[in-house]
Order: sequence, then structure tokens, then C-alpha cells
Amino acid sequence: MTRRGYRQYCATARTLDLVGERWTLLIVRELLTGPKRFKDLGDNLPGIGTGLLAERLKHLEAAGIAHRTRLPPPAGTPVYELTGAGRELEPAVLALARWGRRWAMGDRDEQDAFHPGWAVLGMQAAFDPAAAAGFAATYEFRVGDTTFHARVAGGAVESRMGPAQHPDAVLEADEETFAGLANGRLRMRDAVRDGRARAHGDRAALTKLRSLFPAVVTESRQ
Amino acid sequence: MTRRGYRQYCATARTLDLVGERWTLLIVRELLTGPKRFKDLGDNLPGIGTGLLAERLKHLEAAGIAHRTRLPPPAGTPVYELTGAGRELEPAVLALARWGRRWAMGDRDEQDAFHPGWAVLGMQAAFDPAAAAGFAATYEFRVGDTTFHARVAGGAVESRMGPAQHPDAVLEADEETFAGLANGRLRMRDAVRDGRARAHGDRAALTKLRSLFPAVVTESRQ
DNA sequence: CGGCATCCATTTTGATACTG
DNA sequence: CAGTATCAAAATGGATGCCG
Repeated sequence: MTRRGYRQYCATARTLDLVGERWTLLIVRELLTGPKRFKDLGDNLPGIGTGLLAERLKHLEAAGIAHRTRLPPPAGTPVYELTGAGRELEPAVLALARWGRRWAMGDRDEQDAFHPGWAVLGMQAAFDPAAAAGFAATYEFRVGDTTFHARVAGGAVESRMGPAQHPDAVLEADEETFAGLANGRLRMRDAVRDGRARAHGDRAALTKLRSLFPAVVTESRQ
Repeated sequence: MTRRGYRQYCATARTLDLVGERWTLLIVRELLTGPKRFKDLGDNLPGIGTGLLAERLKHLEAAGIAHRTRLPPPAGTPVYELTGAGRELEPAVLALARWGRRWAMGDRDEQDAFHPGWAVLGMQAAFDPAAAAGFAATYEFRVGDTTFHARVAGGAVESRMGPAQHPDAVLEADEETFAGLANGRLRMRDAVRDGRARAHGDRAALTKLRSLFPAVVTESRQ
């Protein structure tokens, strides 16, 4: 009856006691890009099953990582949203993503699902603060009918779903191409040159884009 | 038969496919402080059972994260050791530890195990690069009959089990005290003032120590 | 010690049907 | 849509025995 735990007085183990079970960190990943409805969470986590999803959400609430609330009127739809503690899991999730970009991203399998929301985090994981020093710009990304944007400033990046207010540049690509970009298999410049991605807007911002979110693929010359 | 996976083309999910199962990241944590024997791994992971530990180690080998080798002669004991890919999991493990120090470290429960090796990572998670800028020193820590050290230089820290070559300062404390320091529940200065920890060595290095590894506990003044 | 094999009691999970 | 209820299929924990 009592939840299974590692029973170790260790910060890593305690964290895993709270978010280390199957699906939990992926739910956090979903919520990192904004509040979501029960159904949307389920749709982005194929295979989880409503029962387990409900259980995990209850647990995250009990742990103070997420909470159930309602979107402001007139929508009023019930959604789940991260708390402050939950948002602070972002560095850990990004660290895992960074490792995955480097070591776990073979080609995409037919079976593998892909949702543009994941690309948002993929881009954040790819972000190179050094390249962003002393630079500021806002980018908008369009993938099929999904849009998100990234605001670069002060050597940091902030990404969100939805369109940007005044984007300096816009990048447009199909899902497959974007998956490659976000997961480090494809270089921005190659995608644009091949016409798989279309870019427009401020020329300096577009040039900078390539170094802000470097791909992982071997530094093939040229 | 086929391993269970999330089947998502997402860097976070792929990483969790490889290291997200129960015990796996704790095995990585153990190996981050150096190669270990099968038995020592088991001893530091109470409850895992030899079968599951063997299965996890095989999986980590297959994934290229760890490998089985032998200590150089004359010891020759078989040990498990991280590969390059495995060592690169350190940022992710430390990020989880950092979150845990902040949000998951209630008091230690009677039931909770504690091993000094965990403190090594706890200290690394606590490390504040900003405070270390332009500073260099080597510290040795003694907990019961266990010794480890941290070398601070170039705004970074490197910790290892075992004594330091030429420590600038030495900190000595019992296990309970050290657990509190590593997990952020106890401030260095308080532990020293109370006599729960004994420090000696270079005075400047000792003073700096307090800011290099700040505690998490509320900034209660004085 | 290093590890695999086996048996068994519990937990977790996955899939689906069902209710407000 | 949100979430509960239910049941079968894994995964895990613990004990124990074995063999190099």
C-alpha cells in the first residue's frame, strides 16, 4: 500500500522517489510547455492509459509539483499546470534531453510518435548560451499548424507554444524536418539550403540562428 | 520480450528509455564516483537484489553507458565503470540532485540509508561556480573512515573518493553531520561553530569553503 | 566474491469498458 | 471530456541455491 521508495538519504534518490517512476518525467515535460488538459496529456503520451495518467497527476499534485486548475473564463477548461517546484525541474529535464540528443537519437522509427511541442524543449536543450552572449532576437517556428517561438536575450532563451509578438525571423518546416532539427540530426543551414525549411525575416537574426541552436551531428566540414 | 519503451522521437523520452527504469540512474550515480564491484554496488543499493542488478548492468553495457573491466594488477578485481557516454550523464544526475536538495530533503528518516559516497555528489550539486571564479584550492573531507576530496579551479569542481595529494584544508565530521551538509540541511559555518565538524588548514580556503558549497536551508540570518 | 537461475508474493503497468 | 473501475500481463523484491 505504501508507495515504493528507495529509502536513501540522498538528493538524487529522493528526487527519483518523486519523479522517477514511469511516465512521470514525461508528464512534467508536457507541462513545461504550458498547462494542458487531461486528454491532451494522454494524447501526447501514447500508451499511458487514463488510469495511470490520473494516478500520476494525483501524485504530482500531492508532491507539490503540479496542480489542477481551470483556464480563465470564458474557457474554464480544467487543466494541469506546474507549480514553482515543478518548473524548477526544467534544468533536469533539459539535461536529460541534452544527453539524449548526443547519445540516443538514432533515426526516427516508423513507430515513434512526434509532437511539435517536444521540439520546443529540443531547441532549448540545443541552445548555446555562449553563442547568445550580447545578442537578442525573437524567433517564430511553424510546424504544420503548430506555432511556437523562442526569445533569446541576455545569454538565455525562453520558449513557448504559440506565435511571437514581433518575431525578428520566422522559420517554417514540416514535422519531419523539424524533428530532425530539434533532435540534433539536422543542421539548420542544410535544412534551409535543401528547401526543407523556409526562413524569412531579419538576415542577421537568421544567420545567428545557426549558431544559437547547433546540431549534434558530426561537424562535417562545409 | 522486447524491452518496453516510450516510442517517442524525443530526446528526453529516448534518454528515459535507456536510463529511466528503476535503479538505473542510481547505478549511474554510484559509478560516477569511480569504478565499483558488483557487491559494492549491491551494498549501496539496498533492496535491489542480485538478479535485477545483474540485469541492469547488462543493459547499461548494451547501451554503451558502462562496461565491465578489471582493476589493474595486482588487484585484478572485476569492476564496472562508466564509459564516456556514461560520464556525460553527470550533468543530468547533478540536476536531479540539485532539485532534490531544494525540494525533497526533509529530515532523514531512521529507515534511510546513507553512504559517504553520496555526499561527494551532493557537494558537487551544491557547488556555486560564481563563487569559485578566480579561485583555486583542494579540500579533503573525512567522514568516519571514508575520505574524499574536491579540487576547485577555473570556476569548476572535481570530486573523487580517496585522499587529496596536497589539501589546502581538511574538513572532518561524522556521518550524520556530513549528510546534512551534502544535502543542504546544514550550513558549513554552523556545523563548524557547533563543533559537529572540525576544520583545519589554510584559513582563506576554509573561509571560502562556506560560499563554494552553500546550503539550501532558509537564509536564517545568523 | 561474482553472478546467474528459479520460485513466488506483490506491485505496477496497459488496455478497455464504463459513468457523470 | 474527465476520470473511475476492472482485469490481465509485466516488472520487481526477496529468498535461496548453485557454480567457477
